[in-house]
Amino acid sequence: MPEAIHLSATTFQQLTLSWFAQHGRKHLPWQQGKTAYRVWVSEVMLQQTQVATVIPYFERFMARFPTVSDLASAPEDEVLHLWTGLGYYARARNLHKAAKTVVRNFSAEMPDNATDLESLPGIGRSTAAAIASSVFGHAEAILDGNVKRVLSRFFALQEWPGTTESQKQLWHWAEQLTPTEQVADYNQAMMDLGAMVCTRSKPKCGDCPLSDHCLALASDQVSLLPKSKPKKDKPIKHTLMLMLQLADGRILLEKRPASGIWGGLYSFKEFAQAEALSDHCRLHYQTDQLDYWPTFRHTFSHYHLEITPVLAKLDAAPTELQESDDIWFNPALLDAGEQSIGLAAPVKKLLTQLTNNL
DNA sequence: CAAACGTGGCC
DNA sequence: TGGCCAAGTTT
Repeated sequence: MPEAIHLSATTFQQLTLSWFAQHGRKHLPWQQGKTAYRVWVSEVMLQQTQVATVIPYFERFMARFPTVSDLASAPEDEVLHLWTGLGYYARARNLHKAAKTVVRNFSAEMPDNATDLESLPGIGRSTAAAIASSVFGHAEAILDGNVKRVLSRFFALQEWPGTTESQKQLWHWAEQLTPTEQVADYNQAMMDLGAMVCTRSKPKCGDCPLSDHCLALASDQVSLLPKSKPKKDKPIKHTLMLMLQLADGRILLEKRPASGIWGGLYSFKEFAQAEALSDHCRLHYQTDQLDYWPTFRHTFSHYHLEITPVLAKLDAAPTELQESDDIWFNPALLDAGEQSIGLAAPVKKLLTQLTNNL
């Protein structure tokens, strides 16, 4: 603990734990009937994703895959189906892969320590610590976005928390402050403080148990910290999506490669140029009847994608032309669970519009 | 180590 | 409206 703050780690912990006892969140879905599996699934879903968004996904996921064995034996497409709309689909693929590893290498029992947990794909240092402390009571420090924000303000960190140097400093502070007793409550308390009091905008310093010792507050820098990420212009990419539709309404979709954007999800065939798309349709489907829909923008964390959908209606199904990873998907059965596949958000949106047009 | 990896909510 | 960013990990 730095001398400057005039507060022992013990006092920091007591203030935080007392606040948690009165104000902390104790009724989130994954806090009920707590098991390593449930906490693991929730932690992965919560990576870079807000609590309110996760809750319905968590409920559906646990209803379909109640145990790690259920998850391990499921087809990957079904796992991605329940992840559709949540984003960062590598999380779902890694969760599935890790479940298979748990069944095979850990006798279908979730590992009970941070080291073994971190050996699984999709579980990094903070997630491993969160599970080990929350479920098994181990004294492991966590460092998620909430804790980073609390510590950045408490110690008035003067650089963006994302730098390697900052990460190192923040982990050090987190370790120094983490108690050996009541770690589960302490870690939850730190996350709750970040989520409920030490929020990004309009923090409620009047409600904060640490306000008397907060360096950002003392130096009137609360609204300036944590320092924001250096901004970069997002490049704009373009793509044409071919919505090939049979007379019965079914649409041609192809499975995307496991790596890269929307990995493992189903999507339309894509073309960079309109000419390539029309050539393809003439050659393979003997049609020139292309209906260009308005271009719209889909924004990722790192670039903009301008999508131009093109509808081509076929009279006869050229079933012999399908590739092995192609399927004819009935958009009318989108949520019927008839075909459980993962769909990227804009693809699902377009399929919905196609249904409404029928 | 910096960049890749999604989506929706917020102001 | 558009930029920022949220319970991070992987490469």
